Amino acid sequence: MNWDDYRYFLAVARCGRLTEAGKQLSVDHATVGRRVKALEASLGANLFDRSPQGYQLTDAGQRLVDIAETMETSVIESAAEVGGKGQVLSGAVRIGAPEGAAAYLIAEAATEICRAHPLLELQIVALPRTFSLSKREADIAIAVSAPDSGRLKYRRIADYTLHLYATRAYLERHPDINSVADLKKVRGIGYVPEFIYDKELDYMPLISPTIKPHLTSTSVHVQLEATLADGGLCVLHDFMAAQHPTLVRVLPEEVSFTRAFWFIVHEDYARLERIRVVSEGIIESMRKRLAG
Amino acid sequence: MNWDDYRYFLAVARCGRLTEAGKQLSVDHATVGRRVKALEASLGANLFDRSPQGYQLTDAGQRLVDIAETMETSVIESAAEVGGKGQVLSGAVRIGAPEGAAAYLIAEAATEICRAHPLLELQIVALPRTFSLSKREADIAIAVSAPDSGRLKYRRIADYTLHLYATRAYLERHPDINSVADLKKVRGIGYVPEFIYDKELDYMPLISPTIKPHLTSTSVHVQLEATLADGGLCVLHDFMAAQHPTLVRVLPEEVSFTRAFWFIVHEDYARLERIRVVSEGIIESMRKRLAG
DNA sequence: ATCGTTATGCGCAATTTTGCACAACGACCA
DNA sequence: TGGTCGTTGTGCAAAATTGCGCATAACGAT
Repeated sequence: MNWDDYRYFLAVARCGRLTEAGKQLSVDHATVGRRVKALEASLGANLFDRSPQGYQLTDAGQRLVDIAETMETSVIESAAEVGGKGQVLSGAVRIGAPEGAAAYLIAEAATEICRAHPLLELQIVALPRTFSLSKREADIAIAVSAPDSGRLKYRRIADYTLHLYATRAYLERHPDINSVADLKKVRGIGYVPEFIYDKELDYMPLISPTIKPHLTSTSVHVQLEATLADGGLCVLHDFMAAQHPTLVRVLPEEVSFTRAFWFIVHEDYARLERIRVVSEGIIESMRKRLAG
Repeated sequence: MNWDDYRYFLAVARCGRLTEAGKQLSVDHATVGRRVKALEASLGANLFDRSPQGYQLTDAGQRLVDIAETMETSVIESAAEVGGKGQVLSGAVRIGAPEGAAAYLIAEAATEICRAHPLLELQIVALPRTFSLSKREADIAIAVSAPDSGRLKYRRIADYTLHLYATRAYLERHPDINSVADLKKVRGIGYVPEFIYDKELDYMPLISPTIKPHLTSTSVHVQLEATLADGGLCVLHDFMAAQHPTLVRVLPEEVSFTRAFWFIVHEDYARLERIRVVSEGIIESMRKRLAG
C-alpha cells in the first residue's frame, strides 16, 4: 500500500491520459501507468477503462476520485496548517486570467510580487477560456463572472468599463458615424463567436442585434492591433485603450459597457501563505489601476 | 512531495519511536527517519522533537496528526468503497480480546473463518489490557464494557455469567464453606489488583470488601490452572468452567455475576468487507456459545 | 486505402531508495 | 560510578524503482 499512488491516480483521472498526467507530475508516463496499476491491484478494482484514446474512469474509479480529492484537500491543508511560518515563500502559483487583464493589469503586479519574493514562481496562463480550479488547472483565476459551482471562494475585484474605439485616422475616413444604426455600414472587429467563453464578453448583440464584426479573433490583442492598424471599430477595455493615444471613443454615450473582474480561488488553497500573498498583491494592484 | 510520507509520519506520531514505527510498517527505522525528514522539509516545519528517548510531537506535528488521520480515513474508505466486490477476501484482521474470550469463544470461530477464507489472516491479540482502536492497535476489539470515546461503533454481543468455582477435591478438604463469610478463611485465586484494566473485572470486593485472594495472576488461564490444581476458589467464567468436569460452583446463589461482551470496531473499518465478515462470524459464534 | 499521429505496454539500463552495520548518546540500575 | 539497554543518526552495498527505446494498435486526414 502506498498513499502516493492516490496522487498519481488523481492526476490520471483529471487528465484522462497517462502522458499528460506524467507531464503534470514530472515523471515518465510509464511510471504513472505502473503506479495506477499498483493501486488497482491493492484495491482489487478496475479504476479505468483503457483505450488508445486515453484512460476513462470506471464507476469505481469515479467514486475513488471523491476520496482522493479529500486526501488532496488534507495535503493542501497541511501545508497551510503547519507550513513554514516566517520562512521565505517559495513554490509556484498559477494564475489563470483573460488575456486583456493578464497583460494590462496583472503582468506588472506579478513582476512586483516576484521581486518581493525571489523564490516564488508565478505562472500567468492567459487563455481565452475559463479555468477549472477544481481540476487544478490554475491556483487562482480572474474571471468576468462569478463561479456558480464547486468549493470555490470568490469576490468582486472591481468594475471596469468598455467602449467602442477606433483610430482617429479611421474615423476621418468614415465621418458618417453618428448613431448606432450607422454602425452596420462600417467594419467591426470582435471575438470569434464560437470562442466566446463567457456571455459577459458577447458585446455585439447588445449594441444592435443585426451588427456583425468583419474581422474577428480569439485574442483581444489581435483585436487591439487590428484596430490600431485602422482596421475598424472595436469594443475595447478602457484600461487597454488608455495606453494608446491614437484611439478615440465612438458614440461613448450610446455604447458603453460596465463589467467586473472576479477573483476566484479554491477553498483548499485560500489559506496557503503564498496564495494569499499573490492574491492580495494582484487584487490590490488591479483595484488601483482600474480606479485610476 | 510524497503523500506516502504522511503514512510514515502517522506511524511515528502514534508509536513515539522510529524503531517501533519501522517495525509496524515493516521497514527499517532509518527509512522511517528519512521519510519523516523529507516531509518536514517539504512542509518547512519541525514535526518532532528528537531525543534518544524517542520522537515527541511538536505543536505543528500535533496539528498534522488530525490531517493525516483524515487521509487515513480516506484510504480505508477507498478500500470499502471500490474494494474488490466478489473477489477472494485477503489481508489481515487483528482482533483484540480478553484472554478468556479469546481462547474459549473466539479461537474456534476464527478457525472456521480462516477455513472459509484461506487468504484471510487473523491475528488474535489476547492481552490483559484495553486496546486503542484509535491508534490502530487492533482492527476489532472485544471488551467487557462499552467504549466512551472516539469514532467507534460498538454493540452488545451477549451476556455471560461468572461464578465461584473450586475442584471437588478441594471442597472435600474444606467442607466448612457454607456462607460468604466463610470465604475469608480459605485460599482465593484472582487478578493481580493493579493489572485490573476494567472495573467490570474487579469481582472480589463485590463478594465481600474484606476478601483478598492469596494467589493472583494477570492471566485467567493461570487462575484456571491453579484452580484445577486444587489451589483454591476462583471466580471463573461459566463458559470456561463448563469445559472442566472437576470444577463445581461454590455458593452459586450468593456469588453470581452477570457481565456482557461488547463488540467494538473503528468507524472507518466498519464498512470493509473483510472486517464485516470476521465481525459477523465472531459475533454469531460467541452468541451461540454463550446461549448454549 | 494508406499514411501520419498519438496512445499504451514491455524489456533493459541508470538512478534512486532502502536495509544493514556501526557509532554516539542518554537513561537506568547495581 | 561503570555497565547495559534502547534510542537516533550515518556510511555503504543491495534492491527496488524509474526512465528510455521500441513494438503495437487505433483513429483521422489525405
